[in-house]
Amino acid sequence: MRFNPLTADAHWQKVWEERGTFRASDDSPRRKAYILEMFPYPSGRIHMGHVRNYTMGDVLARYKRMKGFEVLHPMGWDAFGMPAENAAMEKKVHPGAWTRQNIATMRAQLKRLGFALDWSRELATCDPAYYGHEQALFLDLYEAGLVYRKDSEVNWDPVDMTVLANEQVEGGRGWRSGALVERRKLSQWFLRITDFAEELLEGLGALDDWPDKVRLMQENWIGRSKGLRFRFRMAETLAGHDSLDVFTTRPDTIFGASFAAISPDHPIAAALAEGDPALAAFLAECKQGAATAAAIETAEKKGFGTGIRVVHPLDPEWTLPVWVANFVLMEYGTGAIFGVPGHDQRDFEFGTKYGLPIRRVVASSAEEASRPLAGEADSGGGIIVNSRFLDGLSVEEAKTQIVRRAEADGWGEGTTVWRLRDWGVSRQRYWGTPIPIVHCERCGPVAVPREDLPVVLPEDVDFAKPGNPLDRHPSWNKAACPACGGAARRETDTLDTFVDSSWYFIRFASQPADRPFDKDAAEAWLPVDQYIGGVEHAILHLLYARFWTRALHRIGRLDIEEPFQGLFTQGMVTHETYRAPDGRWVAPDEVEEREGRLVLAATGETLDVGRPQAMSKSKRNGVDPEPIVDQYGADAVRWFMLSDSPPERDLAWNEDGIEGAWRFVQRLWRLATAGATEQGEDRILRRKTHQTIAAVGGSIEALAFNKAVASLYELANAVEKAPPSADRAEAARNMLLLVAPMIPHVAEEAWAALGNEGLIADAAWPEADPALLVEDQVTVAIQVNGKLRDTLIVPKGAPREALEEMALASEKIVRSLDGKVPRKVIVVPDRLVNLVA
RNA sequence: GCGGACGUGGCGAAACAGGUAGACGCCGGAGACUUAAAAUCUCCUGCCCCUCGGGGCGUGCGGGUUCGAGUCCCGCCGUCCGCACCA
Repeated sequence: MRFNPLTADAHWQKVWEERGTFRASDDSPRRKAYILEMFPYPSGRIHMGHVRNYTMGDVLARYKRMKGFEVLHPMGWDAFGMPAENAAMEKKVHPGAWTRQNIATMRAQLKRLGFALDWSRELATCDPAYYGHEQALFLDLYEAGLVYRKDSEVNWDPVDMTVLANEQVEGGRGWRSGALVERRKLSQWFLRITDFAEELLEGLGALDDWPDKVRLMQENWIGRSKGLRFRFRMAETLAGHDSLDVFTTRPDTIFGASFAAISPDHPIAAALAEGDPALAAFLAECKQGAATAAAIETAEKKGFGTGIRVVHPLDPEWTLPVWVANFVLMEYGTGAIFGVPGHDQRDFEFGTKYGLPIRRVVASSAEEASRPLAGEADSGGGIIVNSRFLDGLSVEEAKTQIVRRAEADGWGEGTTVWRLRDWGVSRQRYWGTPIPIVHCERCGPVAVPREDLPVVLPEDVDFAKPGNPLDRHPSWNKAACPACGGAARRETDTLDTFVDSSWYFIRFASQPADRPFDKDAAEAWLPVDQYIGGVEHAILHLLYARFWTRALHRIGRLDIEEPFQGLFTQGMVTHETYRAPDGRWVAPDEVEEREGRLVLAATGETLDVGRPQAMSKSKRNGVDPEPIVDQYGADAVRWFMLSDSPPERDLAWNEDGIEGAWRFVQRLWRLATAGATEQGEDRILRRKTHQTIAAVGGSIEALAFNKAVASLYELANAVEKAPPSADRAEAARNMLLLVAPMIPHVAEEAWAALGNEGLIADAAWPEADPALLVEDQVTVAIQVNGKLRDTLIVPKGAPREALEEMALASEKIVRSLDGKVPRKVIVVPDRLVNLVA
């Protein structure tokens, strides 16, 4: 009899749901485990990446339950965002209706896969019952001074009349409208993440269960630089400025300075431009074009000599010219630098172009000291030369000396600057959490009173015109000032959707109706023990969530500093790509094999097969999981997702693989349900069983699912070969328990068929007998001069002398030695004997 | 440019602490069962040579350490990822 997933899947899913098997209890006495996968954006249908992600989390959640943990494994929807608005514009559906429809579809698809989720805690960020609490938390941070408003430059699409993220600007044009993007100043809300730069950086050190790669990426993103901040005195006072602040990480090269440069956005540049049309034109030129990576890479270094000069801090007779340079960023450091062309490649290019002196002040040897620099800057280490009192010091010593001198003389101080910027959270969008602020002409920005939360999005909005519908809504954007009662304007910007995902894991742990979460209840579950998701969130989401948690900690709302104890970033699901002769992409379901070649089924054209790449709409290489699940059942799909590829690496989807997984599910069913009541002993199989119990448990805990799968195949092969015995029946029974977290439907079905009471989901994970984990016989390799010549099967723990003796007695070894007498014998007990002749 | 990861059969991979390289799966081959097919089962399957007992080569390339290197060290080559004028 075959295992029929069509009936079994539905049956067991219903049983689990009716019994509330996977509902997490807040007041269970058992040890708690919080397993979480990154919640999905409800884009329409689940894709293979979701299936892989949620299967991994599910294995862990089910395994932990069997190990006796009270497991929280929830699911929800990251439901705000632009695609819903794009759908509204294109398909004339309301973003809310579109989103809720997608959620319904995807929820059903997830349930079809039999994930052990606590659906009673499901949430959607677009629900006022969620975002209302988010507004309250935003106001908590606002009152604590962690939220502020400032003018900032944004990418503005003049056709769609909206702000674009950097990722939405392609070649200087808006991705939807194709219009040239402008840089525009808008007043926006910011969260003070830079206040937390130090602790976010230091905190990484304790996250041992995070991938090094992600920690490093965050470290680079936060970007700490230690250096000297100092003031140049200006040779003459200008528009109220009598000094120029600069920052450098190379104060040791201070005697190599040949110019100072300021950002085009620097206030001094603006002041100078008022009386200088040529400079004003230069500044305008710099403002053009969005700050895309590609544009920056190719951008030429350009400068404008202002004619003003600053005095070198260590020599009042020495003055340097001040330039405005397009490569100096106002947002980093002080927006001004001093240029050392000899030891900084960027300054070298600038200095060469504008004929500024290039001085050597660092050399790797005494004779190099007098050699001029040519071709490129020398940014390496060495000893300081041509630098008066610094001569002969190492770079590090010189840095310390100059900082000390600057602080003693009062013209500068050692300081740290960060690459990290404050988090701008204003979005000129409808489908997001309304920012709970009212702007009053008399009182300024005023927080919406708590009793008036949530500030609910209006349903009657119009997407026929570009721009933010909240802005032009006839009534919603008008409000009475909470402070003075006068007429005021409601804030029409909404929050960045990354705010929504910065605390959803807290809300999963505790969801009272009247506040965002209960402190004690949330702390009982948090931090998340294992978080699983794509590496594409390595920086933004994971950094924002860390920040938000620390902010709540700082204001006393939550005694948790790091939200995610363990992090795992899984690889993508990929598929081969197919291209027709005319270059268009062909989807996998249009491909057929004929005479050993892949052709387009409809036309017979031979296809060009490309290497597996991430499934994407543009390359048409996606495979929809739903028909696959309908054909093979949830377990085969789950098993395939766990097999072969290590979870952190990409997994290439292919038809043969799912066929193989299907075969295993059927084979397991046969092995487990046949011959359950045999008599007799099989000590070798019993040993194998216990070794597998240990191996599979260890592999699951290490998230090495591919190794767990391999161990189970070995056991299945051993069971298949073994003659009937009580140990064989016991092996089959244990095999079911071991596969239960991975392929739970067939495990339940077989468990019930064997007459067991209760669910296998509720069964205890088997215990491996330590005595059975060690072999009593071992295979010892016999080498001659390091080359394998024979193997011996000997009792474990055989003495060295005996091994040597047996090795020398071997016929093959005698032949290999060819009469030579070993001059050295290396014996590694239980492993090998190496005869050196 | 800066930072990082990874290179093992036809393919996905394994090898825990330097000790039998290729477990396990996929593809492929041979056979059994069957009127036949599907399904299932058994065996083979790194490359080359071979007198069929075996021999040689082999973990990107070149060196080194060691009785012994996929694993450690030095130098290359290649692929992928992140950041990108960060002073």
